[in-house]
Amino acid sequence: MSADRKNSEPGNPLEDSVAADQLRAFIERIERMEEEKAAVASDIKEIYAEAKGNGFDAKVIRKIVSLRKQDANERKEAMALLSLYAEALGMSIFD
Amino acid sequence: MSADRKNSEPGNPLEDSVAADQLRAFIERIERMEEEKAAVASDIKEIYAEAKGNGFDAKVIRKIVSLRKQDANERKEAMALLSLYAEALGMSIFD
Amino acid sequence: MSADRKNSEPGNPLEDSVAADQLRAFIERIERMEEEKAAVASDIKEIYAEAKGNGFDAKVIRKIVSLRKQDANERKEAMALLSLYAEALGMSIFD
Amino acid sequence: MSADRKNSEPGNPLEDSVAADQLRAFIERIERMEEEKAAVASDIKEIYAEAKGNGFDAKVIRKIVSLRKQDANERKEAMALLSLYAEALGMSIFD
DNA sequence: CACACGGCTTGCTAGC
DNA sequence: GCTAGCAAGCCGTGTG
Repeated sequence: MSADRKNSEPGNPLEDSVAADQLRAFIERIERMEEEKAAVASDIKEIYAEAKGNGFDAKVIRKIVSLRKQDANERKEAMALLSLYAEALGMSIFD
Repeated sequence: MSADRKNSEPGNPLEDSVAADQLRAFIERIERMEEEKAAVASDIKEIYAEAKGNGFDAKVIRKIVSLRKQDANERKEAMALLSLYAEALGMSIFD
Repeated sequence: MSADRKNSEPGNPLEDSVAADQLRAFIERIERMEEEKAAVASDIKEIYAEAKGNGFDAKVIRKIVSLRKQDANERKEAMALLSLYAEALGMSIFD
Repeated sequence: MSADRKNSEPGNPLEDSVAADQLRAFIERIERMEEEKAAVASDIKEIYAEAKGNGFDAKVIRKIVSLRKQDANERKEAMALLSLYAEALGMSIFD
């Protein structure tokens, strides 16, 4: 088979129509998925809007979601490390 | 009905458990959608990887997709406007 | 006076060379400032690199800087609000 | 000298006050530079505002600046490569 | 005046 | 290890 297409002819990766068709196919698949992604993103926005319409603060919800997303262990490690540095500074990252 | 929850008691939007349940529901819905979104994003990455495995340059495909994403009309308008400015400058945005 | 240039001739904001010169001047000023900004950004990167070379973890320093940047009061407020929500959920943002 | 501080005592990069002072110094230097950066960014915004006040469209100026920012050579290379792909597709990235 | 939108900035991840 | 691309959060703006 054509092996590494890029090396068959320097600077001419698309010498045959097969490659062109293939490329087109890739692009179309990608574009379809990106539409899906955009749709989902839009759904998420709607949920935030709905929450807001029910008296919740979108910013806070966002924060909660983001906190929950972080792996608990990682977060603890990070915190521990930060504390070390902070203590060392006699600092008061937190006041 | 409870109208604007935020105004019923300043700084206490969660005085009843109903609100808590509602909030929890919102968060769960969001988290579900975000999982979906991540899944789709991951699929897209796979397609790029596959394309690369077929000898295509992911960066270029990315560029093509992005160019195609811009609505043609919008792009033309923008171009027309830009040209006006550029000409006026005797400029050479493009050299 | 020239009032709102945009309305004097629809779609032709650059009918005279004065405007062109003005535009060019704006662009050059912006570009000069952006160079400065890039230079400063680069300096910052260097400092992080230097810190790293002295055994510090750039990520942690970044975090500290960012924490310190937030106004202390604001941070406390945010925390208080978050706690409210979290408690209301009987949640466990932190486990 | 202390070589790689991180390895001298696992998880304790700040065992001595020297390190703490050093860290503090790094942080202060960074914070000073970030102030500068913010100042410059603010200046840039002002210029855009001024341009707008003179009848120019900030969005367009932004676009021009951004176009000019791309190194001409890079842009040409990218274009050449893109054209290759585009032609191969009988495509019209640009219609 | 609130809300939605877009741009900017930042932090993260993956690829070279 | 570094840079570039990606995603998230923040903020200012335009609009109803």
